[in-house]
Amino acid sequence: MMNPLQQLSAAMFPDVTATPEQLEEQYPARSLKEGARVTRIAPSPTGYLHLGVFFTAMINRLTASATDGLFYFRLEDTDKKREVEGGADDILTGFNTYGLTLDEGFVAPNTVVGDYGPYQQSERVGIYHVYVKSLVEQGLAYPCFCSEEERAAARETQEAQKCRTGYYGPFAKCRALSPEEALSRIQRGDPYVVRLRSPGDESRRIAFDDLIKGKIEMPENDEDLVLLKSDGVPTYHFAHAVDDHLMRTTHVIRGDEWISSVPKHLQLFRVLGFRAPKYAHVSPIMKEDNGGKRKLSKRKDPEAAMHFYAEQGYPADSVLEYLLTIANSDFEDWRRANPDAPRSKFPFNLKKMSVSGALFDMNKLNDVSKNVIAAMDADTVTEAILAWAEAYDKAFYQKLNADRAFAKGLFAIDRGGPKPRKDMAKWSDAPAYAAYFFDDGFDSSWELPEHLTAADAVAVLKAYKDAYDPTADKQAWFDGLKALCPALGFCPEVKEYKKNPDRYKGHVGDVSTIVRLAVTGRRNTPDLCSIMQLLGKDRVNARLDAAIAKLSV
RNA sequence: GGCCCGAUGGUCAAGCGGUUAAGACACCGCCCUUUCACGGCGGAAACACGGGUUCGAUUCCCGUUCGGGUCACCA
Repeated sequence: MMNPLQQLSAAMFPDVTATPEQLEEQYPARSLKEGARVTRIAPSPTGYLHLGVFFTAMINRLTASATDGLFYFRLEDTDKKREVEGGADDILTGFNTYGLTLDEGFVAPNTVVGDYGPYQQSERVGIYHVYVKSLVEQGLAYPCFCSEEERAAARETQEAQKCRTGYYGPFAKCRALSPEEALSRIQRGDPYVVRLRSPGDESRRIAFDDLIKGKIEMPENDEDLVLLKSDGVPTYHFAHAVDDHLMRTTHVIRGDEWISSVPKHLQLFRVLGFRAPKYAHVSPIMKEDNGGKRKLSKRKDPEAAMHFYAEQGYPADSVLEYLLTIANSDFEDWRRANPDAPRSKFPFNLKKMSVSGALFDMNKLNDVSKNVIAAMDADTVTEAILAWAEAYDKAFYQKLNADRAFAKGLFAIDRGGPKPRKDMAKWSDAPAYAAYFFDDGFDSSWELPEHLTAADAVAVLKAYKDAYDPTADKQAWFDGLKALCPALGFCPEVKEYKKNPDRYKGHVGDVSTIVRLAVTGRRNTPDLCSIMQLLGKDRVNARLDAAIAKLSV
C-alpha cells in the first residue's frame, strides 16, 4: 500500500521507473589517478562564443590538464526561449579553432564522446525526474501551484513589509498543502512547478572555501527554489547538482555571478545525498565605460565575441597568451624565461588568479600579439595572412595569391634574426603594411621633408638612378649611396654632418629618405635595399622616374 | 534596499607587520641607427578615506566611500 507521498510522486512522475541507486551504478566514480580534477564547461547556446565563456573554459582546461584530469563539455539547453540556432556549434568550433581541446561530452559540432552522457540537458529530463520523484516521496520537494500573479502579489506585500522577497518559510504557500490536496489538484490538471522544501534557516550561516576567492560566508538558503519548471525541465540549480554529481565533476569553475547561489547549490547537494564539488569562481573580464568598469557586454562590445579576434586577424596564440596573462599574472615572467616552451608547461594555478575583474587591455593584447607574430617565420606568417585575407579581405587575398612567392618575400623582410620587427599586431595590419609593394597601393602623394628642396631631391634621384645596381647586396647598396653624397653636397657620415651641419645640404640619411620616398611613398619602412630587390628593377626605375617627374613640375 | 566580494601608478599586477613599494603594457626623454622597427638606458606615475591594534602599518581589525556581483518557472 502506498502512502500519500508515494501516491503523489507516482502521479507526478508516472514514467519514472528507475531509482537514484540505479543511476549511481550506471555512472560510477571515475577511475582517475589520485588528485586528478574533473572539470567542465557548461554553456547555454544563447549566441556566439563569448570571451568570458572562452576564458572560463580555458581555466577549466588548464586545471584539468595540470592534474592529469579531464575536461568535458555539457550543453545547458534547458531554456528554449533563449536558445539560438547553431549556438552550440559556434561555441564548439570556437574552442576547436583556438586549440582548446575537450576530453569528453561534445568535443566538436555533432560529435559526442564519453560514458557519462547524455551531455545535453534537454536529453536528461528523465534523469532529473528520477531524483525529483525521490525527493517528493521523501517530502523534500513538493508541487507548487502558485501563479505568476500570486507570486507577484506576494512579492509586493513582502516589499511593503520590508522583508526579503522570495518563496520561503511562511510565504511558501504551497508548502502547506497536504499530499492529498496536491494530488487532487494534479489530477485535476492544474499546472505546477516542483519546489524544494528548503531545510535551511536564514539565521544560520554557511561557509565554504572558494579556490579563487578564499573563504566565503553567507546565510543559509531558505528559499524553496524551483527544481522543475512547469514544463518538467529543470532549472540551472537543480541540473547543476544532478549533472555534476552524475558526471563526477570534482571542480566547478564558473563565472562569479554564481557565487551568490552557492548556498542553494550546497543545500541541493546535501538534500540529494551527493558530495559537493569544490568551487572556483572566476572574475569577469571587464571593460572601461566612461570612468567606470563593467562586464564585457555582448551587445555593446565587439571584443566580447571571439569572432572579433578572428576578424581582426589575431593569431590564436596571441589571444591565448594574453588571456593567460590575465589568468595568472606571472605567466609573462615565465614566458620571458621560457620563450619557446609550450603553454602546457606553464604551472597554472587557480590560487594565482585575481580576485577582482580585470579590465580588458587592447594595448596589452597588441603587445603580446606583436611578440607572437615576431617569432613566426615568413612561411607561417604568409600562410596565416593568406588564410585571414581569404576570409576577410578578398581584394588583398587576390593580390597576394597572384604571386605567392612575392607575398612571402615581402613578409620575409627583416623577419627572423635577433632583432625582429614588430610592426604587426594582427593580420588586418597587413594590407596597410604591404600597400606600397603593389602599384595600386602605392601612394604618390608624399611630400619631401621641409629642409630638402625639390631641386636637390631631383638631383639625388637622377644620380641614384644612374648608379642604381639592382644586384647590390645590403652593404654594397648602402656604400653606393654614400659614394653619391659628396658630389650632391650631402655628407656621407651622419656624425661628421652633425659637427658641421652648415657645410652640407644634408646627410646620407636624407639621401636615403629621398630614395625611400620615391620608391615606397613612405618616410618609414623596413630595409630599403630588400624592398627594392623584391620590387625589381623595372618597378623601381618606374617609380624613380615618376618621382623625378613629380618633383620637376 | 538585503546578501556577498573587492579596492596598490592610466591598465594588468608583485607584496603577506619594518622594502629606496618589484615587473609588464601604454606614455615621455636619451642612446644605438641611412628611416622606421628592434634593442639599451632613464623619467613621470600608486598603497581610496577615517579610526583603532602595534615600537612600527600598504599589509591585521572596525567603520566610511567607491566599484562589482546577486536577489526569476534565465543560465
